[in-house]
Amino acid sequence: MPVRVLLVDDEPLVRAGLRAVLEAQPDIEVAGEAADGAAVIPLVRQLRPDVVAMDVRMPLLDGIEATRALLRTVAEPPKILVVTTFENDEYVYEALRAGADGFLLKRARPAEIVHAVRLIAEGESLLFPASVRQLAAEYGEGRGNRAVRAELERARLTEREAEVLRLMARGLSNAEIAARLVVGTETVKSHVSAVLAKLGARDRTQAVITAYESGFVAPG
Amino acid sequence: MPVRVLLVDDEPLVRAGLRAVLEAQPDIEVAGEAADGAAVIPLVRQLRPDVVAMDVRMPLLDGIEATRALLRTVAEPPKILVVTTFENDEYVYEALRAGADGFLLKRARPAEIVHAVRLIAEGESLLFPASVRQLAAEYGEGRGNRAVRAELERARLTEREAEVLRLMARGLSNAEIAARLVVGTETVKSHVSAVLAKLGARDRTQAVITAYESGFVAPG
DNA sequence: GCCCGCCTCCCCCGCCCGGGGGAGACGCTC
DNA sequence: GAGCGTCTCCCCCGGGCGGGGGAGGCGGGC
Repeated sequence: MPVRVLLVDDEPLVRAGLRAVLEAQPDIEVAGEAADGAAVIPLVRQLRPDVVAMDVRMPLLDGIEATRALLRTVAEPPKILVVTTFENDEYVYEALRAGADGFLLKRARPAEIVHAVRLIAEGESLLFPASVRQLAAEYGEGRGNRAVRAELERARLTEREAEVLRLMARGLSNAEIAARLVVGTETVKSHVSAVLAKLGARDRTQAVITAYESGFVAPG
Repeated sequence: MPVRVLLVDDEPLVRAGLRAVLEAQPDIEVAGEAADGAAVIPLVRQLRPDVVAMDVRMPLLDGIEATRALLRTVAEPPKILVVTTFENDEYVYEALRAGADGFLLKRARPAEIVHAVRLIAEGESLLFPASVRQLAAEYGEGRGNRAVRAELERARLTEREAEVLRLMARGLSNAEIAARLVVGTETVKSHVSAVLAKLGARDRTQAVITAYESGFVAPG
């Protein structure tokens, strides 16, 4: 029986690359893809993959939160392989603490990627290679610096913010959203600003685009 | 005869992704790969590709210098498609000034990537695609709410307006669209107003929503 | 020739939007 | 109790946005 892998990355190109590399192996199979951490849990329930190749930075729900959510809510969770671009990514250590089983750089050679997936699937831990060990030393146990924490909060929308984003994605103005939620327009502005900041969007249009591109809202 | 493409990117994963996407097309062929701009010139001489898909940021020789060197030293240079991660990358415009024929975001959908390579190969500039309607048809195929799409069809956007709507749906401001199309901001405002009127949208956000709902642009 | 659609650019103007602050109330955890 | 996060509301302020006009050039169709 082949190792079944779920790919989670917001860039279609990276997903295609991982798919190409992994499906070239007879003993590895790509079970599915997701463009954001928010889509992971239902997909895992549906597909029951052995391994989730999880990007760290994603627009709505990042790899850390998705990992936490997955391990918290799914009975027999898959192994989680964190895939990242940056060697010194502050996220990596957090993701591993959140329960990920290993991490992999995107610039790794195909053979390394394949090797990593096989090891993870077998239950081996790819934890704490040299660079990560260094990170662990730098950032110490619970005393994360402010920058890291701020970054961590960046991608996680609160319930209210998600609600506001949904209404933004239906074309409502701040005043209309305020009326709908029975709050003041200033309140809506606060939520909108928070959404823009967390999504890295410059204006509501870019936020709505992100909502569509991530699958947070679906057309039709 | 297929379009022959040379892939230049320092990340093997991205190369694998591009290869997977492009080789799925019968009329496109990957002639070779390079991991750095420094390797491009001899490879172009040896392989004679039609198109070079060139990353901007590379460790030894970046895409800008590689483009300049290519156009300076090779007799009949291939078309150069700049591939980048960041939308607002200043390097992109520098690369275009250096003589690149177009640029493409890594987060682009496979259909867009394929389309871009074909257009570039045909000698079209990707900054000014000639038939936006064709794009709309391609992306709208089988997708989207039929009623909304019919409305969009009835609206009969001009080519320029469709182009502007496409850029709006990528999150660009009026000033950015003006820069991209090399026209004045007042001109863009005219087009945007026309688009809003024809789509019955109150603001650009609603217009972008209509674009998604109609399949004029598609997520993922 | 004339009209019309398209693309281009210009004016003025109102206003919503988004950034920068701050602050109080509530609930939760430690 | 102290601290934190969330939700709520407030201030000021600049700038982008969109409406409503107009206008010139250019091509095609009548």
